[in-house]
Amino acid sequence: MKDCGTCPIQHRAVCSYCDADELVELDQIKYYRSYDAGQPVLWAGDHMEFVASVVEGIASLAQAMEDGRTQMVGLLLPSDFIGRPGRDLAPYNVVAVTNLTLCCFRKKPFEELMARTPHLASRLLEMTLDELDSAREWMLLLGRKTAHEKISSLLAILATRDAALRKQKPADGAAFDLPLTREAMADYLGLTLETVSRQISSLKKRGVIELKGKRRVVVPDFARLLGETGDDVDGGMIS
Amino acid sequence: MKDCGTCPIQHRAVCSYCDADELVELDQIKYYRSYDAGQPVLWAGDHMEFVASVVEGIASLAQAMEDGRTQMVGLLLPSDFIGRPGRDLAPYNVVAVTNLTLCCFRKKPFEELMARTPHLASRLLEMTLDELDSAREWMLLLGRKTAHEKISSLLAILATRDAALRKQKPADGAAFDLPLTREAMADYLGLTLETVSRQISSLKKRGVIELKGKRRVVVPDFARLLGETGDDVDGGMIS
DNA sequence: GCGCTGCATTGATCAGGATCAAACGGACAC
DNA sequence: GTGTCCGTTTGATCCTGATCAATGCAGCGC
Repeated sequence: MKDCGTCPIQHRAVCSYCDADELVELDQIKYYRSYDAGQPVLWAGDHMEFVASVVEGIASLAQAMEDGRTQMVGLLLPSDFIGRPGRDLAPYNVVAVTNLTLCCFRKKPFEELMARTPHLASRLLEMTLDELDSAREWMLLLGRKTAHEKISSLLAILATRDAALRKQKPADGAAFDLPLTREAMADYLGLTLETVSRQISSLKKRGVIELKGKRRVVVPDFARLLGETGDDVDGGMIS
Repeated sequence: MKDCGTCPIQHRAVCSYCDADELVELDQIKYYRSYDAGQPVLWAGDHMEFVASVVEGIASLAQAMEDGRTQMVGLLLPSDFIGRPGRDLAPYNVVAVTNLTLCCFRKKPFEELMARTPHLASRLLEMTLDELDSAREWMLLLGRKTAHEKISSLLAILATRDAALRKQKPADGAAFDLPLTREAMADYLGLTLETVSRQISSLKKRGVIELKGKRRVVVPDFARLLGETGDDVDGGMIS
């Protein structure tokens, strides 16, 4: 994998396979955008004039029903990609969960570049397939896991992704910040915020996690946390 | 869209944008396979030596937990695509729900063809994005809808797809066959088969649907069925 | 200090679906 | 015919998580 110079994080997301020339082109059509926590990035139905990758912070994709029920359908951490070449309208609400910086590429030139760059296109396909896999993992969680297992799964996911950002494996005793409010976790998991709060309290009481303040989580024994998720614990990553 | 001659249905799925030359190449690497209802096509973790499109019948993708809980994560109707270029191992169990005929393409040559055929690659990306969208729609269903809304949504989806196979819009009074057992519907919806059965009985009692035998469904008023789904009824398709 | 606001926790109660159990009905073999 | 098998329906009961409600707690402006 190449180091992409002035734009390391987001270029890793979209062009880890592309050549120097394409990097230069990408550099020419990119621009940065920042959002405050809670600020909407896109509403469902908006015209999307850019695709983007997350540089810093967290964004969520969510679907809402008319009566206010909402379900988060995507959680975008640094290096994740927003947008869909070939589509014009945003299919979901995109909201900045924390302060957020995006590296945006104007859609038209990006698509043109993609059409000329097989590696970029196949990288996009690969990323989309990864997203599809994680969506399907998520479906198992929503459809079949108990509240208990849902919370444990979410904590395990966050701990893993947090460690991955530092290029580490999740380790016993590792600490990370909960980037989501109880309500956002509830929307992620298909629960109410009260249930989320209760389950977190229960995990704390049973010593599976420790809380430093309300947001910092310490996982003394990562394998034990995994044991609470209901997942196949030794299940190797399937590529 | 081209008519693909000897192989109309499945070619429409994978190569509606490709040229005659590519059609010929696809023809050379294809072969058919049939499965009986209930028969497994692939187990999670199997090596996949082919990609395929569904010619006739229905297949399901499902994830299973160790204790037997299972969640369907994909329902493949004629013209849907199975397999992922670039991946070696099947990520889910694939099972023939009804008698099933696949048109298979050996994976290696298919991938080589794809690498040389931008249109084929971008068509694949488009199809994958569609799948991602429907997975996310499904997540809303699993996370936030009531049993009642879930059943109605499933019936609406099946009615719509059934009509689409005949190139029609779902019409009032249209009838279609329920291709799934109560248990398969339960796995689709994240419910138990008893709840599925009760909800169907309730819809029947209230006159939203009629049952001819156990499998044939008549929808006298399609808009009324849609009204039971909890979905934004006038919500246009977002592309 | 005060009150206000936004998130989180905790409690009491309720209800939607799960679970356990029995019975039904059609297809099929004999 | 009888019996069995499988998918389905229906009933009775239980329990998980939703709902309604009160309280806690930290940050912040005044």
